[in-house]
Amino acid sequence: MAAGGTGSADTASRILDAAERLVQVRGFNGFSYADVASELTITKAALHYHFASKADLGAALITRYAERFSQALAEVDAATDAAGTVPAAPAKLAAYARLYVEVLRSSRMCLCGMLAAEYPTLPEPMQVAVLGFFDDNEKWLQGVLEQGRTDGSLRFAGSSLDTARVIISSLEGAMLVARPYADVSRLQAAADRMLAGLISTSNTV
Amino acid sequence: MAAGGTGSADTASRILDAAERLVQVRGFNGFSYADVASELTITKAALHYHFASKADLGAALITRYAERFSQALAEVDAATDAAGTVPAAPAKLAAYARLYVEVLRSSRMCLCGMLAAEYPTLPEPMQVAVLGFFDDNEKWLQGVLEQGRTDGSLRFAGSSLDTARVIISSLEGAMLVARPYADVSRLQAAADRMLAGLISTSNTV
DNA sequence: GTCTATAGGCAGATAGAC
DNA sequence: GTCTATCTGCCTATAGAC
Repeated sequence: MAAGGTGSADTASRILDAAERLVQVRGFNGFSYADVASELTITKAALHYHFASKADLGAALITRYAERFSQALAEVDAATDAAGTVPAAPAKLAAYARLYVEVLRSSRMCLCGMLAAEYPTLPEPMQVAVLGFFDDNEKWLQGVLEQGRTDGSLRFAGSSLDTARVIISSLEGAMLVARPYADVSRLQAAADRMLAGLISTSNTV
Repeated sequence: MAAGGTGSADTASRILDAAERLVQVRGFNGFSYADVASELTITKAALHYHFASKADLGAALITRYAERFSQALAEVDAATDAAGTVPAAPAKLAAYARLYVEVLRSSRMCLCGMLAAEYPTLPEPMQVAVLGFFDDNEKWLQGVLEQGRTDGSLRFAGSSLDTARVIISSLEGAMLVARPYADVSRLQAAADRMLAGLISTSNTV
């Protein structure tokens, strides 16, 4: 658990990296400890030393993913504000959509989008963590939407909560369907339309 | 394979019913022959008589689902036209969205939405069939969109193809995210917004 | 921390009786 | 068509040596 300092990433992190990729590509029910072990050229027993059960590994996966996503959103806030981008809200939404596009570019599904599909089969701690991820996204988007509505850069009907949910689900859905076609442009097109529908200047067709 | 005529649905159909539900709830990698067998109180061996391999069962599942969906769309066309609904296109889109809502009401994911998540792990014949399902939906929606654009009842930017894809992916995504929350209204809200954004009268915010 | 070895169970699938 | 019995292989997980 402690930082090794030997130069190479510690084993726990490398396990999480490999498992994360496997879950995003094949799903939680579509990979095994043996898959991770063979990828890292260690044994299954070593894996169990770091993560006693698959449920533990899965929960750790979501925790790390959610933390990183949260950091990415904080960086979007910081970068947009530092650049003095005016208006800020549309730029933030565009950056948000870019996060999804980047994930799909590596032929992966969003980790929590994948786990949402498998939700009824997941151990309860994982279920809780998945909902937490979506709740965090929703909250951040709500803030951006309120900001944009206030400064007039965004225009949308209904509540910022409902709008935030539509943004999340339309991006998750576009990833879900685009991936089998190995066609990132399908997601890109959906993201562009979503943004166009929210930005004030292009709101009137 | 032939119709029994004994009064009860034939075994193959009952197997497909149970397996379909299991895939929609738990995913193709989240259920086993044993699950289906115990649900129908028959043995795994009997299952293998009707569907030699799990891949065969999976392919049959998609074929039947796609056929039924296709029939449902034909019925939407027929019912809307028979009712003399004017304009027809918005009514057809609303009926299309209703199909998704009804699936989620039974706590299920769209069969092909679920399989899209598991896509890389599926046997190739199943992969082909999943894409076929989405292609069919796309084609039908494109027709409705063209109809609506022609008679002025629908208004949308860009191609009917891109718009059809956005409709599919936003509904699939809304299902995906709404199900873990056990909240059909999340899908309903997404569907309502999607429709509102396409219908001419409400297009100007 | 990583290994070998193994437990105990369930997966998909087959053989052959009825 | 459905059964019992069984095969083979993989799964998650643990015990104990190094």
